Amino acid sequence: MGRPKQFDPDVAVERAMEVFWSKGYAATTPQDLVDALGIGKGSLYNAFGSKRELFERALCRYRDGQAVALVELLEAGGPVKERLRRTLHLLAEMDLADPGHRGCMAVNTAAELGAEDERAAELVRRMFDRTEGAFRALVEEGQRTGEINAGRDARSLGSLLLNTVIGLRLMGRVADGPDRPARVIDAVLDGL
Amino acid sequence: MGRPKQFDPDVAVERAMEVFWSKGYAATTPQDLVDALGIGKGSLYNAFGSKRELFERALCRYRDGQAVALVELLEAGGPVKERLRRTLHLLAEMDLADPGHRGCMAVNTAAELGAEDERAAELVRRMFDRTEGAFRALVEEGQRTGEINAGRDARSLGSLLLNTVIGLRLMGRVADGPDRPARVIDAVLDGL
DNA sequence: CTCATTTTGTACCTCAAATTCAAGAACGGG
DNA sequence: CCCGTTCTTGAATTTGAGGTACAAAATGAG
Repeated sequence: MGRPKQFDPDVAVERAMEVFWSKGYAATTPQDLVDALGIGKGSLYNAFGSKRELFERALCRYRDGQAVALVELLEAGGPVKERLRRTLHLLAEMDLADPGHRGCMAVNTAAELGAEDERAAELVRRMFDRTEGAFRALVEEGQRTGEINAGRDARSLGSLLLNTVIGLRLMGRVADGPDRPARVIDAVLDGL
Repeated sequence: MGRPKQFDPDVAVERAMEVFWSKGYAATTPQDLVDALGIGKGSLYNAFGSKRELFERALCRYRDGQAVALVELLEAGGPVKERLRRTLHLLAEMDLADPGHRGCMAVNTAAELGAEDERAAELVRRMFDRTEGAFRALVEEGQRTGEINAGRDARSLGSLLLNTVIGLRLMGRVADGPDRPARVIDAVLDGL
C-alpha cells in the first residue's frame, strides 16, 4: 500500500552511475543527481538515503555491467592472444574516443575514495579480483592450447594483465593519443 | 622593501603538497591548508592566489622530488634487471607501508582532475613522459649489456614499465597485501 | 622620522552542498 | 469513502567552502 513510486529505481541508479562515472563522487552534487534522474530531492533521499548510499548502488551497477562486458569479450572465439589484443585495444580506443575521458569507474573510485572509504575500497578490490580471475582463466586456456608458455604462472600473468588494464584506463584520463597505449599493449603481449 | 614574509614559501608549498597528496584536491579545504602551513588565510591567498594555483605549485614540487628519487634508484649500480626489480619492489612496499595509502600524487591527480583540468592533465602527462623516458634509458642500457633482448623495442618496454608503475601505485590506494603487486612485478620482469 | 610598500590576522561575505521537513497527493484495505 | 501508509515537491535549514576587505604591523628608501 501507499503511494507507488513514480520512477524506476533501477533506471535512476543507472543514471546516477553515469553522473558519478563522469564527474567522480565528490564533484557530483545532489542537484546534479536530481537533474539527471528527473526526480525531486525529497524522492532522491527517500529512495536512496544519502549520496553515499546511492554511489554504492551505482558502483555495484557498474560492476555488474562491466563483468558481463568483459566476459563477453574474453569468451569470443579465436586464438587467445588475439582475443586479448582485441580486448585491450578496444578498451584503449573507447577511452580515447570518450569525449568525457571517463576511464574506468572502478579505477577512478580507487583513486578518489580508496584511501578513506574502506567499503568502496573493498568493492573495488573485489572487482579487481574478478577481472584478474577472468584474465587468469584466459591465460590458462592459452596454456592448454600451447599459445602461452605453460611454464609461467597463470595467476601472475592474470595479475599482470589486470595491472595493465588499470594502467591503461588511468592513462585514459589524461590521454593525448593512441601511441602510448598501443606500445603498452604490444609490449605486454610480446612478453607473454 | 615592504614587510618581509614571515614564512618560507618553499616550505609552505612542501607542506601543501603533503596535504593535497594525502587528501586529494577537492577534499582539501583552505582551512586544512591554513592549519598545515601554520599561516593565516590572508597570507595564504596573498602568497598563492588561490587553492588551484597552490595545488599546481604543490604538484610541480612533487614532480621535482620524484624525478630525483627515481633517477637515483635507476642509476644505482648492479644488473639492470636487479635495479628494476628493486625499484618496483620499493615502490610497492612504500605504498603498502604508507598508512595514508597516498599512492602516487601524479596518478591520483590524473584520476581526479585529468578529465576536467587540462593544465593538470598536461603536467601529469609530462611526468609520465619523463618516467617513461627514464625506464626506456634503463632498458637500452640493459640491451647494450645483453641483459635484455635487443630485438625488442626499447620505447615500448619503457611504456610498459611506466604503465606497470601506474597500475601498481593505483592499486596501492586499495591495497590489501603484498601478493598481487609481487605477482605483477614477477610477471613483468619475466616478460622482459 | 616619514612614506610607500608589502605582509598579516581577523572578520566578514557569498554561495552552494547535503540534508530535512511540511504539506499534500496517490495508493489499498476495511 | 475514510484511514494509514508511502511518495512527491520544493522550500528551509545548517554547515562550511572559498575567498575578500581592511586595518594594523613591519620593513627600506630618502
